[in-house]
Amino acid sequence: MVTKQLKGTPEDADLTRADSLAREIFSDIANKWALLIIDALGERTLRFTGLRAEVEGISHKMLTQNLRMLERNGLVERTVHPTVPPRVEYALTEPGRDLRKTVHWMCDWTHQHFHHIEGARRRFDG
Amino acid sequence: MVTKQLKGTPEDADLTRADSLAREIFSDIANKWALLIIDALGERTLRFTGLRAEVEGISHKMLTQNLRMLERNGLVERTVHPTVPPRVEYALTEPGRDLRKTVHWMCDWTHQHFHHIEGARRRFDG
DNA sequence: CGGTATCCTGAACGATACTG
DNA sequence: CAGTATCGTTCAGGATACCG
Repeated sequence: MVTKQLKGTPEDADLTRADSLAREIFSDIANKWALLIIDALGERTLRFTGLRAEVEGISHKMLTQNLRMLERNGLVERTVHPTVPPRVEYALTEPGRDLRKTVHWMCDWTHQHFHHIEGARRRFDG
Repeated sequence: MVTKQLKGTPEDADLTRADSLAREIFSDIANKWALLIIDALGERTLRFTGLRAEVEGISHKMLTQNLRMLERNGLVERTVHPTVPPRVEYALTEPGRDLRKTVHWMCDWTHQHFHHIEGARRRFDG
């Protein structure tokens, strides 16, 4: 679980470390842009500009920031072709593709409960 | 899919509406606090204060805000007992519990790829 | 083309105080 | 106890400009 912090007895040292790392990764990944980027990449290899076109509404800055973060966490692989002008390609790693399934489950969930959500909103707003 | 916007021919009107709603819901839910709250609630019914204790590090304000949002989207049910002092209970709805599975998949994913991630980070940071 | 750096604005957030 | 409101700060994030 991510929510609960274990108490720090020496024996738990590894567990707490794992736990806090899990929490850290969770905070990294559980954000709109990161998940949209992962979804957009899919099985393809995309260049920076192409990727930006795929992720509706993302800014240059947010894209670079999130790509660095995803690369750091080993979700995205970045390949630089030292040509002029430079050609940089992004693709999901195996764990990245794996996580992408989760994103899809979230999308499925949205569509599945579409009416429930619409109804709840109408009731709440009115 | 959530990333791509359909072009607005009249026939697609419902689809684009559904799509933009999906995107909206996605933006609502794909955030750290919302997911942590959903995870923390689990199968239980919790009161405001209890819930706050469960979600490590969340502020009073963030908790209320996110709870309102989750209620609005029909993920959380809020029950007020008109006593003094008031007793307000929160629980996941069926769609909410359903989405919670997704959160767990994300957690599982984290643990599964733990070493990969740690390695990637070391390589990236050094 | 892709990336970094700088600046600037508005939103997110925390702290605090007040109400039923 | 739970919730709203207000204020002040911090920080995310957009715009712009410049480098490889």
